[in-house]
Amino acid sequence: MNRPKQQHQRREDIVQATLKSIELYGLSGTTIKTISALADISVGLINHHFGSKQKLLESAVRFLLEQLRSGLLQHLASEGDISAKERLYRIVETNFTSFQQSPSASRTWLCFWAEAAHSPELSRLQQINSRRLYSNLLHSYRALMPRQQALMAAEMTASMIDGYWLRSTLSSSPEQAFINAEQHCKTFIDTLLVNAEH
Amino acid sequence: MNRPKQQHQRREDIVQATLKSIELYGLSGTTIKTISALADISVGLINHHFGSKQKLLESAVRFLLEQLRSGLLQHLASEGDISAKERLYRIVETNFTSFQQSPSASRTWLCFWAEAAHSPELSRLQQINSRRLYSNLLHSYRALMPRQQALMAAEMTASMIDGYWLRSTLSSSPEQAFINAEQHCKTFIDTLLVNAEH
Amino acid sequence: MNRPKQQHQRREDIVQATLKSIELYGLSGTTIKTISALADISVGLINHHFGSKQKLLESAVRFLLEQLRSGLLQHLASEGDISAKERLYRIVETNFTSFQQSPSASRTWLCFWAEAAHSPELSRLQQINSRRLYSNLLHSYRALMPRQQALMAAEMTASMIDGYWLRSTLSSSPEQAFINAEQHCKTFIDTLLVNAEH
Amino acid sequence: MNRPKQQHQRREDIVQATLKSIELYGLSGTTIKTISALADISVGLINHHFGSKQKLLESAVRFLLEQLRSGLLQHLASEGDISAKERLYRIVETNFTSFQQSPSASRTWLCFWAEAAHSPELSRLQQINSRRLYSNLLHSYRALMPRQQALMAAEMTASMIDGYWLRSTLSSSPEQAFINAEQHCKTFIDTLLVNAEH
DNA sequence: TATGAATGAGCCTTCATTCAT
DNA sequence: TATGAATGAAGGCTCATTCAT
Repeated sequence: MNRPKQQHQRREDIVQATLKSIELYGLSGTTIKTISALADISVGLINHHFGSKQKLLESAVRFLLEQLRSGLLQHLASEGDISAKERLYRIVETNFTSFQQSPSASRTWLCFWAEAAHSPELSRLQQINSRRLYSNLLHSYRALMPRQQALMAAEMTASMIDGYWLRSTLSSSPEQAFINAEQHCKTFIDTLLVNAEH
Repeated sequence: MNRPKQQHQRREDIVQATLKSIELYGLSGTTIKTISALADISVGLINHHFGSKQKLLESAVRFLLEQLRSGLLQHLASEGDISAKERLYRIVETNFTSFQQSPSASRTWLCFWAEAAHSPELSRLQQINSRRLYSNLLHSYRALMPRQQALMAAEMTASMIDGYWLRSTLSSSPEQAFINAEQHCKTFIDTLLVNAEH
Repeated sequence: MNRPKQQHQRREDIVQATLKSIELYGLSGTTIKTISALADISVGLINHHFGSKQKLLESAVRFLLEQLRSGLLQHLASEGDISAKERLYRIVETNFTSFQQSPSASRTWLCFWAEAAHSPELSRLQQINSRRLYSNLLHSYRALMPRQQALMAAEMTASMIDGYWLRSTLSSSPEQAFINAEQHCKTFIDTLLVNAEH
Repeated sequence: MNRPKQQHQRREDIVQATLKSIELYGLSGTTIKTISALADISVGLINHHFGSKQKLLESAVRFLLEQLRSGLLQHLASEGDISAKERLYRIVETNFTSFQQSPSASRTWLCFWAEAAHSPELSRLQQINSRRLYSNLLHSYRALMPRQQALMAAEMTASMIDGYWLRSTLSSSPEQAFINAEQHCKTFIDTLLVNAEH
């Protein structure tokens, strides 16, 4: 039963199993046992690789964060030059499509943010995530409107994205909700840009 | 020594202690013991009144929901006739002021929504909350714009409120964020109404 | 299966079971389970009463210490006036007879002293025990010889008692060894007193 | 990079690391990992060399025993002919100086003796140690007094040495205590010899 | 009604040992 | 010879729940 693997691959397997477990059983229902069962490894190996459950959870959040970040980069870089408006659309798309690909992953996010209030490290990671969305939006809006207006536009858009994300996640049919959300957020951006031209 | 209390009062004490415990220790850090300590009663009595921890948590959510609902009613009824726009403002205010008064209460909400995904009863309660905000908004918008436009306005506004709530809750200075959020949501409503007049 | 007892009695039962377990399985072989099995109670109850295994062990040492102390007091008080020499004999007797009554209890002491090096609380308790023997001896010697001589006599006697105790405990037939030890320590005291008279 | 070492040297490195670990963390705090870290080798290699942790511990005790034995031999042989009294002094010195050089090593002994009660092999080794001290003392006393007297003298001296060792080890300033102990034991020997001359 | 002692399943973690490399 | 990934039983401890008082 001894099946050595590449250390890096093992760690990622465990992180994936962790996310899957949270998706299936919730954070409070996720135990070392549920994770090890999903990853098909022994319970001891998890601590061997991550030290503690808490550390593993933090690694899992970092993994999600990194996925979102690299997803946006890839999406933006897919074509050469794109307009600022196009860029805003891409940001919206990335935030929703990455969840469409794995709808229940958003439940995992939600669990983590709920825990963030009582975990400094999770809180820190959440702040990074929150600020990244804001600054990405702000950067694009700056090319299209005065500074003062752009600041508010970025904030509003970030909130609308997060709000649609939250409501979609909690809705009874998340997948349909995400598609709708993406469309509405783009419409909102249109409105802001049209108003800016006046 | 032990003055018998109204059963109803006892139950509310326990619910309040539950909310306080989640605020202080998080949902995962909240146990029957932390609750009984905060409520200053024995652990046995809690089960006697609520049957199980799960039932108690559901009661706590219902309590929060009811608070929000009655808060809005009171706020709307405080003056006689108010315009539809004024009504929209009041809805926004109610959503944020209740959290400004107790910023950490919003963390309790967040914990509940995270659990909602894996608890039918919590999920049901969350749906009620989500729909109530939406239908309240829709009702007011219907007086100010065509149906199709109102549907989207209500959805967007609900999302923006929830998004600002989420981001404010998770921010490092929630209190300031809530004040800012309220202002921005009102500005957004203004925008929608101005556009509707065209 | 719910058998409430007097809280104090329960605590003493658990302490007794702890001592029995260390006697049977050694300190490293003593687990919450071995203790709970010997006390015929559930594992949870131990933490309920003592908080942690470490706290329980400290209570067990305190119990042994108290037994030794009260044993000496009782032994000294059994007759009215006794001579200083008789007093010294009684101290020796108490130290060995308490172990003859329960020969394996001395193994428990040994385990605790070995742990004392890495536990401040155990170390503190050991110091109390060590000093008590010394000062009891010193008090009696002072009545029989000059101060300077008495200091050394007390130290030597304490060491001889502890040394015989250690060697007897580790010997293959501890019970016989303890009887022999008691006799030799008394002889040693005689020697000191005879020399003092010159 | 890895210069192969003499197998024997490797084994001794591991034993030394074991003793160091017990000194630092206690017997219960000593794991294969703490040992391998101190010896700077892998955990697998330890089992490869010693078969099991228990075997390693026994090797460590044998190592200490051998050190003590050869220490005495060397000390006795340092000069040509010495008197029986001088020989007794040397035995005392050897027992205390080895611990003065490394006071915490005595804690390791103590840990081993505590475990001896529940391990036949450790018990056997302890008996060897105990008897060696006794027979060494007896051999010297026999040259100075009648057999019956010598038997008791050897036993008392052995107990006093062990007693002082135990009390010194457990004292708050072991180093000073060991020096004092050595002096007192020599004084005790003087007393016995003076009394023997009458 | 009210208490908290008592239960025991289940949690995270540790650790000696094994074994593929 | 040497490594450390992998195992899994066992450890201490937590906690919702029950129940004698």
